[in-house]
Amino acid sequence: MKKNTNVDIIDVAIKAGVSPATVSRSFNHPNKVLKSTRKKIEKAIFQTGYIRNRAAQAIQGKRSGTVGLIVPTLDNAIFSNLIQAFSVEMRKHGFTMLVATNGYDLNDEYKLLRSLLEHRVEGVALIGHDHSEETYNLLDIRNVPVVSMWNYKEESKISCVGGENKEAGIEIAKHIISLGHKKIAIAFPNVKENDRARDRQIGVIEYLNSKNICIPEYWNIKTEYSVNDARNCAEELFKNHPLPTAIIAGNDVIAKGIIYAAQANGLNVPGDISITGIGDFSSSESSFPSITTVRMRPNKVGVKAANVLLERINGDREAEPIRIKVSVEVKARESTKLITN
Amino acid sequence: MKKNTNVDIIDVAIKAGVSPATVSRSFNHPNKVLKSTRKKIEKAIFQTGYIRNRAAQAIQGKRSGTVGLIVPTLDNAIFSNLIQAFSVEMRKHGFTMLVATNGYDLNDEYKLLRSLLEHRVEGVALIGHDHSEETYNLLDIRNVPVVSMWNYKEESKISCVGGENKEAGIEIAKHIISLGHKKIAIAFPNVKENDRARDRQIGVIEYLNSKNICIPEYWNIKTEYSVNDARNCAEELFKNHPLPTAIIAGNDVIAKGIIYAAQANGLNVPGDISITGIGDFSSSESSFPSITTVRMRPNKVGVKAANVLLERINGDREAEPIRIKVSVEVKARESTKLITN
DNA sequence: AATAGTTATGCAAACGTTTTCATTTCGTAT
DNA sequence: ATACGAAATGAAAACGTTTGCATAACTATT
Repeated sequence: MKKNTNVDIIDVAIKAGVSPATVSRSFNHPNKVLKSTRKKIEKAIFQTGYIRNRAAQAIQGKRSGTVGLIVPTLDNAIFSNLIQAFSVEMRKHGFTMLVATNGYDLNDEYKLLRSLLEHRVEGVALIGHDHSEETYNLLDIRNVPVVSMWNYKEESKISCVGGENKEAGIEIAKHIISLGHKKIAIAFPNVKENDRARDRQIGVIEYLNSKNICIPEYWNIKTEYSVNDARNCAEELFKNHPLPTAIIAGNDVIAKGIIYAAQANGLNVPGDISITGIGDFSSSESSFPSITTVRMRPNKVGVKAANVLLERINGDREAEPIRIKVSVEVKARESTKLITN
Repeated sequence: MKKNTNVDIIDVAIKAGVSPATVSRSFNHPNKVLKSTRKKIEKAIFQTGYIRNRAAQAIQGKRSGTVGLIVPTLDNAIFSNLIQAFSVEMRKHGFTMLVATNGYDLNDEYKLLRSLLEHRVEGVALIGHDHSEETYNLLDIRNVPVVSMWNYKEESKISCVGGENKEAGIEIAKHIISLGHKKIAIAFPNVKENDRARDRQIGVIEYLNSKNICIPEYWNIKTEYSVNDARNCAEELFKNHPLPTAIIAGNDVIAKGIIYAAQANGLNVPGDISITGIGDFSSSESSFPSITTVRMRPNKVGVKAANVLLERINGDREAEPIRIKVSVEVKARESTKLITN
């Protein structure tokens, strides 16, 4: 078997009886070359086993045919869905995807971004809005087309596609109301420093208020963003105050802690009390009881983000960020139930 | 803000007061350049905001710093784990990963492989052993370092890392025996055309035989590889023959069909009958009852496959395929239980 | 049949590195 | 001090494309 690694565009050109320029054009501007010539070239490509060298193309500084994606981890069903959708959509447009995982480390993310730029990706997709100053700086200086997937943010510096935290709050509140609950507690982390948590909380409270439900102070749990602290805070509530029929937690981790607290206090979830999270972590589906939560629509977000990125790649690089809101969906699971009494 | 895309190695060289050759060497053979010179270069890189151009490096034909991965889909927890492990390990060695999904279409896989080769990946990872003739051919002709992840195959043409189907059969049989079952049926697709199914079946039968358990012909279900056919075949068994206490299915899809059949016939799973699959599809964990199955160890496989690929990339390209067996693990879930009577 | 306009192709100069070979610089043994 | 080998650096020729400009081959118009 002939081992062949080195056939180049010139070999193809000779075989086809044309110049290298024409072969190149038949790839990049097929309409600029005569159909009959194209046929000859295709035949020559087949006969020689030629495979185009994108590196040599990329060196011209125009196109590399790749986009980069930096994601915290792949070990997560939602990221997987998101990436899958994004990847398929990009490929439809002729792009191959370079993927890197940063393990939620922003410093590492910066390094990965540099590495992707070394490969001259034509655009970059990131997750969320938590990025280092260095990262934003680099994106800006090199004027890289970029899109953030996951959550919508009104004042984001870069284009973004995703769900809105306030809407997530509204939706979960709506769900709890639709199950007939009236005695409702909430559990949020410190919303001063965390705009995601704040927006969610605002959504929840505004919706409840609109249904004439108010949260007394002793049903307004303030907790750290950790299973243990949430558990302790909830135990305090169970011991010292009247029992609500539902608790809306600011995220799934807190919900988990509250469920532990409830179970430890002999309460059945959802029999005695319904508990909800927001965000849908991978463990929320398989924990017991599985946690009712609200999540983004990863497929929609992936596809739309790809299109936003393509628009930035092909269009005006100085334009204002494009921001697209994608509605969120409530995932009703075992931790909530209809109120019957 | 100065928008800067065009600083090259020459600008850096000038700023540092050295030649481009030295700058290049400081990247690729840092020990060949004086420490003090390196410092000057690093400073110049920082000041100019230089980002190395891998395309220009790749064009030399030696290194591109990328490897390719083709996977059927990312919408699958096991693939995600596998990819994550593989990716992290490759990155440790300075590689960035190009990922493409083929949606289980072998033709598409070939196209994706071509596309990856256009980007001059230094190696390629694939899933399993089902690849088109064209794919194998191309890999061979271009002499691409390649590794197949997922399952071990004695006579594979390419290097592979993964679990062994016979062992999977043995392990699930062992599990069923350990639960005390004696009246055991099996359900496999046509094993003539499918060596994976055949190996699994051999593992099951040999192990059962070694425990002095034989499968009468009416407990040896032959089914298509589909939920519906499995269901029909199982119903036939339930109606016309004595009931076993356990059924070992050749894969999770068949197991699913059998569970439906059991439920339709008023049998409780696992109360009246235990049912197992092999392979762990994404739905097997969340179906009701969740299916006991046997699966590969994706993290182990990913890491080992990365190392095999690195060995091929850095080592002898004419060497025989490297084949590594990774043990499989039984995932005990709700569809099986200890026999009590 | 001559001319202008269009379309298809070829020529050759980039693109930004890496690497071989040659040269210079340095340290060390005499 | 001198000579020698080793280490560090530089000069220049690749690597395989793409593309602006020039030319050649057609088409359509008169």
